[in-house]
Amino acid sequence: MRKRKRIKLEAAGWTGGSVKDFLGLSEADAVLIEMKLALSRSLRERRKKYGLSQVQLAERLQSSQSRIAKMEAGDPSVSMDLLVSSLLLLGVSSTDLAKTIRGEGRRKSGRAA
Amino acid sequence: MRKRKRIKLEAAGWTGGSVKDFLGLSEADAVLIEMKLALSRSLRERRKKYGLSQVQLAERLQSSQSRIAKMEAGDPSVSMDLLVSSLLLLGVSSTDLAKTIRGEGRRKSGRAA
DNA sequence: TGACATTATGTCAAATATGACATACGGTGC
DNA sequence: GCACCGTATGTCATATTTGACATAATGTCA
Repeated sequence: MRKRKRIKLEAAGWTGGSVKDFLGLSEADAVLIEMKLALSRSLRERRKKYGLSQVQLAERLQSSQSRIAKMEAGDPSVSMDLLVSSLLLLGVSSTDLAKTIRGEGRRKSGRAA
Repeated sequence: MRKRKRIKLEAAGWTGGSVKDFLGLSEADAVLIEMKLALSRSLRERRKKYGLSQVQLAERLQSSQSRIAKMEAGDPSVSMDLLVSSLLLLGVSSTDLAKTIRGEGRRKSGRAA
């Protein structure tokens, strides 16, 4: 995207703080990155919920273990399209996807999607 | 994506019917496409709301008029990343994005985001 | 009708994403 | 220790996406 801020996002486990406002990230970039990270977490949760290994999930999605790992790690080389379609193939509803993307407001119990 | 169904989506103006179930689309592919179309519509609405031409919007997003046109037309060559980041740059909140993506349930008044 | 603005469509080089592969890292059981 | 499983990381050829450009189509206003 635009300037393509290729930040090494081992940001995987952000507590509650936002990614923006300590790097020269525009608000839009920051929000997009946070959305992707939320999707990443969601993917890992789903996979574990189903008791699948990355290899097994890769087969199911016709992808590769390394790509699954990168998806879950929030690697900048993974597109939102890939994250979303993977989650959809895992049976996540668009409603739950929306909750994940919405970010911020964690509802009742547990993380969405 | 996967098989990459490169359907010419002049689907731009879908009434209420879903894109799936008349082509050999998997449920996941169908949902993804519908999400993208919803984002497309949202982009056009936002642009018009601000009284911008495609050229003006292109400048604002550092893109080109043709790409804006393709985005709004639901052209298969545009990624979800591009749609989402464009909307974010237009000031759409992730909450509204979520509403757009959620699809189906049109809330109170007017289309979301 | 003729300008003129706006939007659509096609193409292309450069940028980016993807799956596959190798290989390294971390844990567990023996 | 070794062997095994799961995950991480790096690289690469191929595929897709992107901005830019040309050009066509559509509107609008005299």
